[in-house]
Amino acid sequence: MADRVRAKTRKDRIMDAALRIFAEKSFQEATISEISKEAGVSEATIYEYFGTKEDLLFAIPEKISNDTYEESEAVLPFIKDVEGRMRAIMLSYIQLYESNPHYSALVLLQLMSNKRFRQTQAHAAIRRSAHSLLDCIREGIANGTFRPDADAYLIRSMLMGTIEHLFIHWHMQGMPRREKTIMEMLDPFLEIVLSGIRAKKEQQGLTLHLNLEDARALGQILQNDPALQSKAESADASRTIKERN
Amino acid sequence: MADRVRAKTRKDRIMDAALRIFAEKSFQEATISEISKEAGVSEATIYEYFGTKEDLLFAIPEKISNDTYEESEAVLPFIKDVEGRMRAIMLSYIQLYESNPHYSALVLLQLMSNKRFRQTQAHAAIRRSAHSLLDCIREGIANGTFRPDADAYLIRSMLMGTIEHLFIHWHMQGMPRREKTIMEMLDPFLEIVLSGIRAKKEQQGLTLHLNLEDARALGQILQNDPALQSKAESADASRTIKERN
Amino acid sequence: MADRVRAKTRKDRIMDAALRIFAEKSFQEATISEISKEAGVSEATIYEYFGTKEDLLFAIPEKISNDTYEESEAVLPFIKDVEGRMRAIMLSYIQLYESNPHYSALVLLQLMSNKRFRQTQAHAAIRRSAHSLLDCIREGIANGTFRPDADAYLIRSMLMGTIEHLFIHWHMQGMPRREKTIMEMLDPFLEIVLSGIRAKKEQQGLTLHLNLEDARALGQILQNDPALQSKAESADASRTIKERN
Amino acid sequence: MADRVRAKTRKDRIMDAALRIFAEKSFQEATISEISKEAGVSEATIYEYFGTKEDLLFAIPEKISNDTYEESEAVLPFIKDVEGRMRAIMLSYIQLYESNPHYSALVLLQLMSNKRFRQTQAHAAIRRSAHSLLDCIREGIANGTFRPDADAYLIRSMLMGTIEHLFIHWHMQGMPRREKTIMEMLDPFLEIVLSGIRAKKEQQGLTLHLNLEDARALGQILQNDPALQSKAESADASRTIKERN
DNA sequence: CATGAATGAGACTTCATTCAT
DNA sequence: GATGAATGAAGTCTCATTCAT
Repeated sequence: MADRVRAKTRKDRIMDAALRIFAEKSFQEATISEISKEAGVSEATIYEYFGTKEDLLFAIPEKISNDTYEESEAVLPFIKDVEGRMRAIMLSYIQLYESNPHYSALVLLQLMSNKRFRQTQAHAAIRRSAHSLLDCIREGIANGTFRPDADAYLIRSMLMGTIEHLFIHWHMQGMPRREKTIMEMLDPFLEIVLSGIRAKKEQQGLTLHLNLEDARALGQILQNDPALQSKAESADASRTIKERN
Repeated sequence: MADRVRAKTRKDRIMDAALRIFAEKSFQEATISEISKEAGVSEATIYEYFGTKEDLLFAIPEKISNDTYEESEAVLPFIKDVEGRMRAIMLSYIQLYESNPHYSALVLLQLMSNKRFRQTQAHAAIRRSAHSLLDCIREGIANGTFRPDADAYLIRSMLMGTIEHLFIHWHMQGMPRREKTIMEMLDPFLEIVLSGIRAKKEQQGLTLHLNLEDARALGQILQNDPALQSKAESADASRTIKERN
Repeated sequence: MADRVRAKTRKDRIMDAALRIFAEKSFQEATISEISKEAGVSEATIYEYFGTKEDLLFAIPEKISNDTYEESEAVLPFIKDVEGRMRAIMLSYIQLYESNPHYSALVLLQLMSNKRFRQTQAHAAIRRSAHSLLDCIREGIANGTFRPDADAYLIRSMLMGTIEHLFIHWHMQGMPRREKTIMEMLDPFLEIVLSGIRAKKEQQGLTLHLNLEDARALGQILQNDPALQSKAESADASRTIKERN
Repeated sequence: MADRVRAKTRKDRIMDAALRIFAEKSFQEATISEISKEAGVSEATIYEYFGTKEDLLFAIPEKISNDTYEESEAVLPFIKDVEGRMRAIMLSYIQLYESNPHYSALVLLQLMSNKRFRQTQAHAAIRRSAHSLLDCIREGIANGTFRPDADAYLIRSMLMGTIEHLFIHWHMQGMPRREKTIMEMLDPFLEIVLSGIRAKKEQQGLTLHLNLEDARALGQILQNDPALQSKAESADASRTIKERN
């Protein structure tokens, strides 16, 4: 048992060191020698655990995605409304990246554009998660949450591309501390996207689009109709607002 | 002069070959030997023109961005409305990437995450272009086109991140022919984003979001106001009344 | 005792595995790891029994030659006639190689040309056996069985070299099943060699090889000289009269 | 031209050094570093000329066999009698090995038992030469020079195996100076083999195989039969005897 | 200007061997 | 006695880069 633990420790030490160095210098510029020093083992020991430098590279997201994606996906079935599910996916995605900057740097800056990584189990997990998102969007379109002419693929690209871009920029600028974390941007961001694709209408209320004069008129009306007001108050497209409290 | 021409030809042949090979295999996996063969020159000749393999890498976007970004930015001052200017920037961006897939592969998959590239003139040009976009958005916020609480940085990230993501995916899947080109996605995409950030008002009217009972009530009102009706017909997307308050 | 037995079993399993693998891949290309797997023991265990990979290599013929050569040499003193003794040596030699192809592959293809092996006890046994053969031949020359001008060393080289060559070829061709086994070639082979070196005489008649004048002379002699007759009886194959002079 | 010559020199220097070191230490124990020092070039230069350490190994016999075998085989068609042709083949074989001991050590002690070498052009040349020998023997059997029951394959194995054995032993003993060179052993050796397989009889001079009474009878016949005489005159079993003068 | 030829520097990887348990 | 785990030591090979012509 002690042995097992020590072995695990060793393997983990190697992967930790590798993650740090790969993320900081890039896979190609990192050397096994450097990693072995950082991990406090000999180079040969690294090859005891990983057949190849590339195997070591891929083992890192393999492990992390196993630990993470699966777990986060377990929650999804319990969230019934589509937007909530989408938000949950985005949230776990951001959480993962934010809590492990080395990992997100590695994945976003290096692995995403590595063809061999795309044939990896780890990437399959990422794809699975991306697919969930697509499914949510499609479901939303199908059940009338979203406009029928919405392009699910485009929307998913907006969701993921924006987050990825935010992380990439953050990394490329040396991960500065910002007024707003990316996590804090999630709801404003989602609000923009979702409000742009929601079906306007009866099912979930009526969506109107009026000019100023109309608005003024409407203002008066609402003013005078208390019944309407209270409803409007609780009406809430973006459950995100609620969650913020 | 003939010499100059020949020299230019040679240099260009080298850069063309390098672009192709860097894009297909990645900078690190490409070799000078391979590029020299592809370009039809000797390896030593490459070093006549470029001091270093990396110099050659950076010379490619340097040249292309000089040819492109500047030119596209020349038009901007003549477009007065902010959204139009934003659209123009996005458009030239997509045009560049779509018309030169090797270049977009190189920039998006490799250079974007290269720290040294970020200190390059070429990257400065890209940044300049990204800054124009940010400026447009800020101007839009300032002049009331966009909501005052809009996060310009987030919006720019949405605009660029989404497009980048679309291109990256397209590349990673081997650039398949799709029903919709990315260019064709631009307007639907912009519509979602812009409608999500526009200030509420006459031009694009007021958007309400209510539940059924509210809608019924509203229906009555509208019923009686013919002026309102026609406006409502052209109405569009997705802002809750609440949020506007 | 049980321990001893188990130990012996283990050691033998290792040597068996090593023999197989050394023979199939060559000493240098075989790895201790592979042998340990084949033998069903750990690598470290191999070092319990053999100090070195090379020690393991040399231990194999050591053991086999101890078991074999000695035994086969035990019979020799009981065979009085030289040719029979030679045949017995060749026979046991072929028998050993044929019954243990891995061993013959190892010895012939690898050990024979290994300088350090030549300082081994195992090689000493082989040399002893080769020496017996040389002794037989010399004895044959001394006792008139073979021609006095025969070159014992050359003859031994013929005997061993031919057999070795046959085995080497057989191995290099993947040990195909042949119409004639090497064992079945032994007698035809010996017949050629022996008939080439026997002192001339009766058993297989007189073989003469003469030019014209010699032939004529011979005619006369034979006709008239009964004394010659007895000589001719022991005569053998294939020597020109000229050469004899 | 000067360039070419220098290049050739360099390549040859590498091959010479490699031959020496491979022969002395064995392929596996030799290192590229050592060869590069011996050749006076850098390690990288070796890889300019040879893709692989093994390529370098195989290039050596490739070159030598191209220079040699072909040339020696050119003579064969001009030698009409079978035994003469066989002798010529053996002779060139011994000559090659004797004049280039490093080469014979390499081929006999290492390459002969190297499976990959057997798929080489160089080995094809060796096989071709071995095949010539087999063809000669078969022709000799077919045309009555040799006994019809002779086993051509066995005989070739005797011829080659013996010579190889002599060379191997010579090498393994450190190439001592001997009273007789292997070349000097050729004719005695051939005489034993050939006399053992020649068809017994008139056609090629007179080889007789008789028992006593027959011999006596023969005397009478020869004496009296002039017709036989002329045949005998042109006869010449072993042209080797003639060549010796 | 162009290049053939050469190489320094180092990376990855392999394996026989050791040792604590 | 047996072994899992660790590693020292080396070797092959690759490539960007230089330089003389």
